[in-house]
Amino acid sequence: MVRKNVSLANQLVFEILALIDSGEILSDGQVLPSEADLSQRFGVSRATVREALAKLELGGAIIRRHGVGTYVSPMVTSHLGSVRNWLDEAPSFIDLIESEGYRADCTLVDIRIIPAGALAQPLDLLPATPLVAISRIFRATNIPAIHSANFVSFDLVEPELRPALLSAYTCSQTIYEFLQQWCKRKVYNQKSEIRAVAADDRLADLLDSSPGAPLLCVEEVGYGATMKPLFYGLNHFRADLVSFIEMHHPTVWLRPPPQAAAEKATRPEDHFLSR
Amino acid sequence: MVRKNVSLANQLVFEILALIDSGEILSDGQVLPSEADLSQRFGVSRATVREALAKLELGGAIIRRHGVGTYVSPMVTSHLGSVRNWLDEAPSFIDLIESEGYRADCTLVDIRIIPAGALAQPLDLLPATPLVAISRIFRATNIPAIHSANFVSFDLVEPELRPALLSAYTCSQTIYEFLQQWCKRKVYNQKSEIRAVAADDRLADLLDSSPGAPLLCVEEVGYGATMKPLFYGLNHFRADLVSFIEMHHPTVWLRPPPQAAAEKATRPEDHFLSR
DNA sequence: AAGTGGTCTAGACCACCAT
DNA sequence: TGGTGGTCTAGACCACTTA
Repeated sequence: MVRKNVSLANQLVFEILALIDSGEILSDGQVLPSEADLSQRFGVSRATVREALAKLELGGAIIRRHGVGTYVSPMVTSHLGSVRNWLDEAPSFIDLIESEGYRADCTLVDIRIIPAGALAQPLDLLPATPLVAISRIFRATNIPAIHSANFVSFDLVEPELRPALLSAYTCSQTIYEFLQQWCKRKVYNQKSEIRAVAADDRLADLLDSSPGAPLLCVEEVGYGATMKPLFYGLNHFRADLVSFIEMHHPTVWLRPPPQAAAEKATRPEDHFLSR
Repeated sequence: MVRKNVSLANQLVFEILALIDSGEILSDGQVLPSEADLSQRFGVSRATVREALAKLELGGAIIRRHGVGTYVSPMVTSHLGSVRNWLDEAPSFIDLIESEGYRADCTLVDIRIIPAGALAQPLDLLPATPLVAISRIFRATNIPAIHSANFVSFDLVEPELRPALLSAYTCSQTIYEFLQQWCKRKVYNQKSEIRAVAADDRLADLLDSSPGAPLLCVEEVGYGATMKPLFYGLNHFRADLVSFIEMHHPTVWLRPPPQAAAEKATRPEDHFLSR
């Protein structure tokens, strides 16, 4: 096997995926060749084969049974695009939409500088810290499917790039690409919390939906090299268009017992947060 | 290290978790000892240490940085219970609720035999096949938090156990334990789809909520040794109490373009499905 | 009994990051 | 330059399933 800056195991992952895709490997039943067989066939050690198979199993593409063999997952053949996206490190919404056969596009709703306000806490900043706030809509074949609001401390933007930010921003890049280009930072770790919420008037309008309609809400915080928060994201997905798939169990997280609702007030970030 | 039927790597996982919990290991900064250090300290090879660290990283407990070191995840110390649950193979709703400090209990709403109907498709059965249908409510300190409906082909139940099923069923066991006890089957693989839905009248009543209130809905299909479906589960979580956490990105799944809604009809499974 | 995946080792070298 | 995690190997033995 040839080495080209990507690990042998990862090359194997996509080669096996291609074999599944083409159907070549499945002639005898639905079973993949044994690990010993694969290691010989590709000229790598069995440990490397096992690492590749572990990734494919995590992605839901295959199933391994001790003492029996390795199977192709029954639901994977029709959704190889999703598996490939899972194996990607940071797929974009555009990729996700297109991998399901839709035509994808993104429009910028708003970008501006606002004070951190209530976002100071998750971002570990002071409330007066200026944030870059970006609001975008992603459409699947003209149907608005996702609203994405992202917040990054303006102080993180490279000083010489700051003047150009609001005018030169291009909305098709992911938040990871944004942080790379404008802040020279990399996201090392991310926490995503998935909730169900009811659409408010603003979100209903943006997503061409009805107020009160159920939405999937994903709240993200990305952490950088020193484990300090780099960005805060609040994404809403139209429930009739989007769902999430897990091949294993997700972590269920119970909130603390209900408390008195926080007092309502008009804050700059509400324009983006829409809760 | 002593071997007691659980792998060295898994023992290491929980020993490291205990070290994090006790704070012993974090004296110098927030960094875990190096892999070489850990392998020497516990008397195992570095490969085994790496396997344990990989699991901890997947569970969101630690963060590894190439060339730098291994850190304890910033959000993990306050939620070690959730991490331990994630590392479990099949945690029960009871465990999940209790790990967050609530008092958990389960009540049986209904158990009966119904024809498969619309569930014939996901379960790969004929519509007339009899199913065991189980409807349960899980409460967190008396607040109804989860409604769980599970469906298993009655033919899977061991013939000699069938007469006793409806009367001897105990509702506190997980669907995995149910399949083990009554069907002698093991779930090898599971697909979970996460959606947002609005509560209908029935679910609102069961969950002490309002019709139209957003709910997290998790639809599961568990597969057995031969990759045939063993059970179908439809779980609804009150959105104000439950959310899911991912330490990496979930797989986003777009539905096919909207189609005409299926015609409404009164079917036996609707009593359980409530959609 | 044969074949599969699961666990574990000891050692090597590479890539990355801080100093 | 030294230490860290990332990759990879060759080989051993164990545990499980099926025939």
